[in-house]
Amino acid sequence: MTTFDPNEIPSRFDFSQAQSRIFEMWESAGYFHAEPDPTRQPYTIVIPPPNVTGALHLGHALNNTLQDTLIRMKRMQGFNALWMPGTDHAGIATQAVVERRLKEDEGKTRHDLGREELVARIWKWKEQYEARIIGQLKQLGSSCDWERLRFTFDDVCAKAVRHTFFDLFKKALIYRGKRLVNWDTFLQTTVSDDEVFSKTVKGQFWHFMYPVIDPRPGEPAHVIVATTRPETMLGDTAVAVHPEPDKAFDRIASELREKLKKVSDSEAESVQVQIDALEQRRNEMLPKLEQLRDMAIAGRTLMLPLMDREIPLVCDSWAKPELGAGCVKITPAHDPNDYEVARRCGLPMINIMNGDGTLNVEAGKYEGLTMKQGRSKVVEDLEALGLVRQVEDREIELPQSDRSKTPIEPFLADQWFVSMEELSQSAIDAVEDGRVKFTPERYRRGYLDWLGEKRDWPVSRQLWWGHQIPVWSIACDEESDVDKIIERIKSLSEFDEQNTAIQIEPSFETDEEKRKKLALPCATIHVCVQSDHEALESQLIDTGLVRDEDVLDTWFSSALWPHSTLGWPEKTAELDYFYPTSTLITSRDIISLWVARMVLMGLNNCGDVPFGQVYIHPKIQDGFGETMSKSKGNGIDPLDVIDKFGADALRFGMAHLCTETQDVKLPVQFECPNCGHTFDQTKKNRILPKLACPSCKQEFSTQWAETEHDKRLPRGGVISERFETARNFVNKLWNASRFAMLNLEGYVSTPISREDLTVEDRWMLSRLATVSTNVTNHLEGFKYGEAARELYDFAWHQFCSFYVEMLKDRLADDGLRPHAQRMLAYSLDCLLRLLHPIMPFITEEIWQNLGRICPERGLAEVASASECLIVAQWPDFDSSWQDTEIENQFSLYQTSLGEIREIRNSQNIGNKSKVEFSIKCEPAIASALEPLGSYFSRMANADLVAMGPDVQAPETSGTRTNPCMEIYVNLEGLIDVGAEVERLGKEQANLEKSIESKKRQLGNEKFVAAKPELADAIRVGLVQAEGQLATIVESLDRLKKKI
RNA sequence: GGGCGUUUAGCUCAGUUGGCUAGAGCAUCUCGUUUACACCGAGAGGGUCGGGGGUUCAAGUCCCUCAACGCCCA
Repeated sequence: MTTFDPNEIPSRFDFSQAQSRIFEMWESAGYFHAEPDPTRQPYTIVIPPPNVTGALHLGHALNNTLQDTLIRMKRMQGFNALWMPGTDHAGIATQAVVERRLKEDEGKTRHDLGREELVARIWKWKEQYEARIIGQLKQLGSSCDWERLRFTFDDVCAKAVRHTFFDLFKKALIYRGKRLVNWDTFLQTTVSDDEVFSKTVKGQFWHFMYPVIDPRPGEPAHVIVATTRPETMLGDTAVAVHPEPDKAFDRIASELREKLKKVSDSEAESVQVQIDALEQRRNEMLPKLEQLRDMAIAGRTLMLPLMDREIPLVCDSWAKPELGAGCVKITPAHDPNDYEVARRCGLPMINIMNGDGTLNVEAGKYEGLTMKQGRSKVVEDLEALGLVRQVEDREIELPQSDRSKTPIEPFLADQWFVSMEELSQSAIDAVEDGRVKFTPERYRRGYLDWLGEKRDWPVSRQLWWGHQIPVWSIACDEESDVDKIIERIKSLSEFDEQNTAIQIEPSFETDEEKRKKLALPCATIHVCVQSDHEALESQLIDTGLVRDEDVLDTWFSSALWPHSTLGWPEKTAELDYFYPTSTLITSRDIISLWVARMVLMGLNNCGDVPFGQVYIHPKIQDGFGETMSKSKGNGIDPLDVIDKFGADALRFGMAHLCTETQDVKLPVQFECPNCGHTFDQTKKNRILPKLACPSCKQEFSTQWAETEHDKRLPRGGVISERFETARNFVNKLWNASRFAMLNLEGYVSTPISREDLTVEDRWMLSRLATVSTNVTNHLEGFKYGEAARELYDFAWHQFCSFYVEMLKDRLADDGLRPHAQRMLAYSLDCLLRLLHPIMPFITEEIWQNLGRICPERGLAEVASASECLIVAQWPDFDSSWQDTEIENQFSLYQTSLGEIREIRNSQNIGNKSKVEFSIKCEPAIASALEPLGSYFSRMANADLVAMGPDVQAPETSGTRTNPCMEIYVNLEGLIDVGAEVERLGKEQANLEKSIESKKRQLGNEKFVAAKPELADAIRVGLVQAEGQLATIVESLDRLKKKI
């Protein structure tokens, strides 16, 4: 574009063509890139790496808008700003998606493909989605340093993971043990507690009888146990009874009585019923339970039916006297609570399940059946033996895997754990002593509570997609083998103390005899090898060691993100300069999973916290308060919003809704692709494959379309009208700038001295100074919503509606024009800079255009404007520009203008009819209004004919009063008396109400004594209000005479 | 069951340490095409601030309690 003609600027901002062009310009100029530079202060943000599992949703759009806004402001403030981008390999989620697709498209499982091939396929998936995600981020305008793009599974991150694992292993903060895990039988892997959700399903509660071996006289022949999972009885190793059933009953009874005191009458009845039932139960069952307890102490055993295994009767408080039969079967390897009982009572743990969810050899004749088949067979066989006493229908909480949506089986497995005692404490300290601060502060608590539990972190995942655990192991049958094997390892030619660590894991089975019977090893030797020692790895393999097949939990690599991305463990210049980073911006659901772990890993690896500030932003929900998701059909694709409204509107909308709340509701609409009509999404229509537009009646398809017919229909988008406001704002800004450029012909830059400024100029500069201070503070305090609101109000209702309007008169006057042009260019320049972090594209586009017409801008000093807005200086006004006197003076004008307009409207006076008005006020007010008097003409088509203390009301007038003045619009020949009487009547009532309340306050001695200065202000207000009232009454009298 | 949060105009939300006649955007109604913008301009109507109690001269704001909803953890 060599010539630039403002007349060719379209009246709408064509964002679709501008966005990519501008982004490319920024990127190729290198503005996103940051290099360590000791002469400048760094400001660093690391992106919460999006999963490569799928495309970005609106939550990501919010998250990244906030990061970009902050980093752009910091860049403009002169910081050496680095926003580190990247993506997360999301082990289980990504592998699950690819496996599911493999099954659907080719009918194959991962075992058909093999590890290498599956991983290769996932890499392909990753490439595809990573590209898509990065494309989305760029369309959003994200000013990340794209040259530094990282991936949690790339070589740099892999090295960091390996170093961390080695370090923790060496410090014995990583260990292997058998633990009960959440087993996903479909994916055949452990899933963490966080990946399990529970679902209520209909099930049964079976009551079984286990025969007592050699009962003494008077003792029962059977013990009754109840279960919802009959097949687990094959793995039972005990039956437990409460050690003190009487006390347990007492405790529950007293709890219920306490509750009865507190609850409302409606609930009291049901509580009383519970108390009665408990009492009755106590009477019936206590003797039996005490007898069983005594039997347990005496060492009585039971015969486990079907397996013919002798199992003990034990005492443990997990048995609840108030529930079921009062006894509970103990299956340590398949139930978390039973597992704890077994640990307390030293019971054996029998695992009856294979990884694929079928029963194993421990299940005897049931081996090979699935758990479900096992259940029916077990029930059938027990019925045949007459050992089923009762079956109840019952609602059951069934844990489900979030990844495969199949039921979870608790399962005893070998797992690597990170010991959390020390690490947690370090992360707790960092927050408690303020090295890491949360905004909003309330999120501190959840973080501290979670870390305070210090639960060891299971990090093994039975997956193929992820960082494989760098441990080679070998089992030793005999005690004597252990030393021999360790000797052999240490004598390997590649062995070196620095880069090798050894742990010895004793057998889980402590009973020597039993251990031998089950052919379990006496101990297992684990060797962890530091990275870049492949030769040693092969020697270990040659020595008979085998590498652990499992990979690490994804969060293990994400926990290193703030330092691994900067090159750790290498001592890079980047790490030295940019670490610790400044701010982390994320959402609350990963505070424990991710934020806490980054803090403790950062402290462990780098000796310093990873960031000083954590900002937790709201979550976006649909109009019904439900979380958005593709599976519900209420998810909005940010690209749909960008296509329809533009990236700036999306960003402004996001910033605008970002308040201190936890959740934000965003009602969702469908957009008809045939006619563009939008209509609300409902819980009913959001799950349909096709919809008929209520406006044009034509059909369109949705994300659920499956049949050929439906798929042929045009696809309707899912959007939210909430972005319209932001889009309109973009347009307003565009047109204000367009107006400016249409009127800047002949612009000459010269410094402007303070003496030359008019009242409205000084008002605008005062506003600019105030707004820029406020916006800076808002953004630095993560108050995005307030920043957006303040900018919106300023740009629209102050800059456009007043300043630009007033400049029109001056621009039309040849004498005043050059000064007005300079002020227009300068104030627009500042506004653009303030808006840039939130709306980067449109502001940059205007900046570029403005630069063509007025390349040099300024106030006292004129200088060439920065080539690109992205690197322009952030507005930093001297506080001397903030002028309350001028702002008060200006608001006198705004108030009186509003009142004149109101009279015009209420009197139905057309725009074209000029009116005359006068103002009765003190001389000081008059002289304040004087310089702005001429603008009433342009802004309200009203001429000020008289002003001062002696002004008299015209014979027929519209009257308005405010504390500073009385305004009379001459309505000779125009008046609608009825309307004016009605309006004044209302005003009179308001004033009377206000006067009454002020009098009441002033009549209150305590108040006047407590707050004298406030009372004074009210006294002044009272006098003013009384004056206003008198004027209104007078006007009313005059008008009533006319009727 | 524990924790966190929400409840203010038809809808979505602001409302700082208690001091207003409770605000904004959208929607509604009236008027309007004065050469930046109808994705616009001027104006209007609309709220006993979820219910109940308390503290205070004064409560949307502080305390207690009840209710509904949402999220997290068990």
